[in-house]
Amino acid sequence: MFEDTKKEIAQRINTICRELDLPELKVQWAWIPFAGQWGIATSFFKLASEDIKHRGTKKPVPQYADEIAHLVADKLGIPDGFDRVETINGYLNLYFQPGEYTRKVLDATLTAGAHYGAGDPNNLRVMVEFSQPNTHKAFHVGHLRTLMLGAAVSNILEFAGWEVVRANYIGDIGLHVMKWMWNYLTNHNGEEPGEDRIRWLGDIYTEADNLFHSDPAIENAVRALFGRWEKRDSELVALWEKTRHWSLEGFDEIYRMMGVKFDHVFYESEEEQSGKSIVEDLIIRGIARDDRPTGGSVYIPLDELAGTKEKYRVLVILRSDGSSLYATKDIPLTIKKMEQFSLDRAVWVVDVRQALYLSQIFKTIELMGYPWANNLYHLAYEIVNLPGNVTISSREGAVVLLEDLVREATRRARQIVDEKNPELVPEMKDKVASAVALGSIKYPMVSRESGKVVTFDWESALDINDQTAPYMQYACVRAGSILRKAGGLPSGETPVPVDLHPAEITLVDLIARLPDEVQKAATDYKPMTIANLAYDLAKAFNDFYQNCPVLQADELTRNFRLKLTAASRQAISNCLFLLGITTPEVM
RNA sequence: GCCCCUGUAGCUCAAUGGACAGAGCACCGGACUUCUAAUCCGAUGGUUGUGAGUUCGACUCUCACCAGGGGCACCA
Repeated sequence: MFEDTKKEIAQRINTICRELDLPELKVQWAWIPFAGQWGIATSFFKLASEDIKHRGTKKPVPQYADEIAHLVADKLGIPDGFDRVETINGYLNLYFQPGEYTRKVLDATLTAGAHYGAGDPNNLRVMVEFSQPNTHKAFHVGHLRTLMLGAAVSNILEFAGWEVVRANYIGDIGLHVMKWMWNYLTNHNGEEPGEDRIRWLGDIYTEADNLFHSDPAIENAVRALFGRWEKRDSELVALWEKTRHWSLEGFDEIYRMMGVKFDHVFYESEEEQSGKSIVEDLIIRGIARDDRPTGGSVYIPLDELAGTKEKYRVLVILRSDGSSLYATKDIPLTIKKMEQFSLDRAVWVVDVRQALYLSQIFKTIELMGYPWANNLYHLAYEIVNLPGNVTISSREGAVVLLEDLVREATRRARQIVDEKNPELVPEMKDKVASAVALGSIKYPMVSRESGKVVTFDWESALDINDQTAPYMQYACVRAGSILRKAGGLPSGETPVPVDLHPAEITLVDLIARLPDEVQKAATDYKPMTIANLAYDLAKAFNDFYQNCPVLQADELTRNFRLKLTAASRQAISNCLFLLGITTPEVM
């Protein structure tokens, strides 16, 4: 908000600098950090420091910066829409006219509604690839972070103005699938999944993996099965199709439960063929080395080609027996994504342990000469551990299934709803419990720096107090309750009272920040920015709720506060929406 | 050995290179005859891992070191 104003004043400041024979200043606007004040600020330290160097004078920078600030302020006067201008410690602070500023912020919010904070379309298309589960395995809390982070980043980019393609890449083939199918044929033949299909599939996998490592004969049997697969043994392919389908149905249920949708789904099994032909191409072009004649693999000596040392290492793109690897498929898939979808950018929301691997893929793309190689970005996140730094592993079976977590969280949330709001009808109670449970599960995934490990424990996952999604949902519910009782918003112009409560001032300030924060979150791929704002808004609203009666206030105050209440709820729920969290009507 | 990430209050975490480093939990003390107390208010709590450097200014950037985690040719 106020981009035009900022730009205009920045230009005027530059004109003034030129008149004063000072260097050009690249004006960086910041919000005035003092509580209870609205305005924009910039400092003159950089300018002062440059000019001192340029003139060779000896003067303390802070003092000179302050002098310049004064000179500029004198010439600038008080621009339209501002109340006063002050200079202090090298800063130039411009304070908005409270009434006009408040009206502008509230009108912008209420007019745009669910769209408030959104940026203009930038005519650029980005694909966000996330989730990437393997079929025939459990879907556990470790998979939650990429899911919620990817969903949130997608929402934010879209809101910021990008055209977003949400993509999933499902690992429906590979050694893990062969292990599973071997175990099924050997120990579970003919069995069908019951209600709990993901658990059932996961259990068979864990068992298969244990057997695989316990006996070389079993390992050989699994490899033999892989051989049959490579020859497209029709019986095996039929089993694969059937069991794969079970997994995919289970995933669909989970995505529906979590409220996540994809625009496009890639399957690993569909990328094998193009992968093998690109390997041949890379060999011919001298990028890949073919050691198969001497019993080796096909690989790309990345460090050698890039002129680096122990940085990109070596990327194997085809096994010595000619079978494909993850990289075999990822290279053509990347090209397909960028070209078929006409992408301007592609983002991989993938666990940090694959950082080297993805940098190898990106480097390979660059070496292949694709001009868009710089537009590939790995959004790396740290994993979700169990207490005591225990890594969640579907091989070892030390997992907490996502379904179990959601079920338990919903059960507990339902208990609290019963206690807090016993008169609600049961369906409504279920609805509230679901929104609260999902919110409290999702929020920790998007509210911290992606580079930090999340430790999962039941207690904190199901804790719904304070800095959590329910806190913010509750603020929305309280706001909704006031608006319901008021029977709607006042129509037409609403004058802004002269004396505003500090809580009101803070609220308006925070609401006004949403558009900027959306852009920042999109640029940095950081949903945390929005999570922080949502929390600050909810906190400010609860403060307002406590201190500023709405319904009982005199008419002028009441009308203004009703609008402020509506705008607050809108801003919070827009933030929550971006994070993939829904807002219930009651709690 | 090489590379990456993390290190901020007792714990979990914030802080576009800028004005006094902020929240929550925990602990202590308060507030429901009021628009929903899933809330609010108050108090306590810091040599931002260590040492240098860059800068007018460093939690933020650079380098070294310490501690923890991760990665490094036929897994995904």
